[in-house]
Amino acid sequence: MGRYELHYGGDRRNNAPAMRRDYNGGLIAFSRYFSFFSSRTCSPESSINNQFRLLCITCDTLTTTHNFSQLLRQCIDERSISGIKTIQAHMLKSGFPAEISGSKLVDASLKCGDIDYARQVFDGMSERHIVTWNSLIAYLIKYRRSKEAVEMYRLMITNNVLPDEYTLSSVFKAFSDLSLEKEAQRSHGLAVILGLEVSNVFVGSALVDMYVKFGKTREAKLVLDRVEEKDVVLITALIVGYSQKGEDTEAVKAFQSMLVEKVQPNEYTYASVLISCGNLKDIGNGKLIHGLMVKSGFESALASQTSLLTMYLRCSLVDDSLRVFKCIEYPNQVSWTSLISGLVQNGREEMALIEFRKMMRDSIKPNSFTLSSALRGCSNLAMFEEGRQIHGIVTKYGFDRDKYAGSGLIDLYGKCGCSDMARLVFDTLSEVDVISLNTMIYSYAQNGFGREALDLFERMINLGLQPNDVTVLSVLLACNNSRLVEEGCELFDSFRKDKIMLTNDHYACMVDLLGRAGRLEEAEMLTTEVINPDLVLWRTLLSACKVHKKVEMAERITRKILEIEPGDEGTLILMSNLYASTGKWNRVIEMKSKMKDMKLKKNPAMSWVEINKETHTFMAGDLFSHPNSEQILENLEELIKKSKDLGYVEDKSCVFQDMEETAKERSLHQHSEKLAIAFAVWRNVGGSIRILKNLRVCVDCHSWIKIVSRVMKREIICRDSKRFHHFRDGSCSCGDYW
DNA sequence: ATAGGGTTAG
Repeated sequence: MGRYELHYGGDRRNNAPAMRRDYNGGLIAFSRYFSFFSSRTCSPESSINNQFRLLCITCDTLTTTHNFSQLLRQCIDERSISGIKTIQAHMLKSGFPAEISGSKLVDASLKCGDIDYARQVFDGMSERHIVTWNSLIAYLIKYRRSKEAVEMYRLMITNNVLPDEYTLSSVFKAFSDLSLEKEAQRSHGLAVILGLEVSNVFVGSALVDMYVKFGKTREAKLVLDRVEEKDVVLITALIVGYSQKGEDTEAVKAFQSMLVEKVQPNEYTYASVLISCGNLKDIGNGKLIHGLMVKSGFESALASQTSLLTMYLRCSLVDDSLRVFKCIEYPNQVSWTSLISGLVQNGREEMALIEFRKMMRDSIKPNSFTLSSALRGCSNLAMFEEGRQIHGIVTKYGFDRDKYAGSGLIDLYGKCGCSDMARLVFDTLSEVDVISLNTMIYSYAQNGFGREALDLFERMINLGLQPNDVTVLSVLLACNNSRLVEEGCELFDSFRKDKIMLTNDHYACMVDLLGRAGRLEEAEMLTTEVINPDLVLWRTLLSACKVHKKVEMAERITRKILEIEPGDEGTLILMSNLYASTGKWNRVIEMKSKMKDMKLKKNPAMSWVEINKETHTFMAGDLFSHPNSEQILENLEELIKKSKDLGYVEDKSCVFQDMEETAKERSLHQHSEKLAIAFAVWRNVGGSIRILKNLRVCVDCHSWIKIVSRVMKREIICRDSKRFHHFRDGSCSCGDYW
């Protein structure tokens, strides 16, 4: 209304009241009136409608084609479907030729975005020009109404209207959308018969894109080769296909031959070929293409920049990627997401979460890609509080039932030791698929809920879903962590029979299962089945030897490992610890000097604890670097005193160095998880204490933490390098088996 | 009067 009033209220520039006096005079006033409207952008619908009504009433005599076209164009500019309807009434009243008015009205309605009205007009037409058919089909596809588009296309053929290059260049997208491969092939045949496949590059690229979407890059390439005059769009469509199907070498080759044929790449081309360079970790070509992109002036195109960013992140060149991101003027949802997920993939979780918060501050909406990446950042570092806040964001944006965000949450809660919460998320998912099931099974597995994991596995089978390699690993891990030895063996046999591809990791898990159960001979037998036994497999067997103190077998395995990997650090440490636990101190000294010669340094034992979203790091034996070390030591001493009252005795077999007994005790008291727990107790924030460790928890710490959980009446959850331990009221969820 | 290609995830 405002604009209407302004208009008649005497706007100085346009002087509308004067025009009102003039327009009885006909055409001159009409066109002046139009130029007035044209100078305005976006009038409210009600206002424009009134203006048109006024116009049409006073201009009944003005019924030439030219003027109706002009009026319709105005409606299109103003997106006024009611204006179109008014004009339609006047066309009818003035006896305007129907075969022309129909086409014009359909065209205008489509451009205003009202496909249903266009269809209504179309259905009332007796003669339809092919352009009208084509426009309708094209707009239906544009608005993702592929089904109706295909129906229109079929109707067109039954009405004996032969599709032309315009029809075909749009309809193929509808076929790929609906996976109508058979019908697509018939229409491809039609394109061949009409000679359009070869002569029209629009038809050609639509065909290439369609075959690409069907996953048939070979077919797409054959079409491309037949097209006479190839252009950017055509070749880019093929590059996209290769890139999305992971045929990255082909994508780069296609890009190179494009340059040879002097076809200029554009932002779309760069956006796709760079993804392939990233997948190939081909930083050479990646940088070369980056250069070309700058030279040809596409360095500031958002999609190309995003791909460039992704490429650098896949190649682990984090600094380069940050430089690219800084150049992006207005990063959108996708570019932020690419940055966040890439940082997580490069182990830069903290930075990823900082960027995520920046994105939120800039009011860029996250999507399920963004959220699952941010969540993965949290779960990698077991950042429970941070993760819970992101759960809040997931809910706020309505992704609670989404399988991607949901799997991220399941993984988070699983990795924070809360399989109950993981299960709650899992049960609200709108769609259960292999990946969300795998994530849930894995969460149960690492928390030692073997039965629950196996129940879910059964459900997966009952749902008719095909387990994949991650499923197999999760299920075996579940058996392994819950001491379900027989179940594990049976499942493994059935997986072998089902011809599921078993990887070294699966074998390593079984070797661990058998080995820890003391069935070392069977475990060793299993390794003979593995075609390319790797370090992990042998090390697993070796650590089982260590648990059961099988020195001879361990020495045999060690020789094998050192053949593959001379001076392997983990092996030497394991052997040294085995000698230490069997009292062979001279062999320990031998191993240590060997390590010293090779300049190997032991990976320091570390623990992390998150208090109020801040992560604190503790290193074994390091009593001074934390700013609150005094309070920590005070609390630790008191905790040890209290736990001794309840029967804690230091387990000196956990000390793998030959030293005096009191020194052994002192070294045990300085284990990183003990420091972390003492710190958490001092800070005294409520709820469970969550500790993250880089190595496995030792027997001494394990029995100490059990007692502390009783003394403090607090749950302590410890995620070590392999699994979870939930300490509650003097016992641990692992059943002392880890 | 009507037509074709792109970037992020478990």
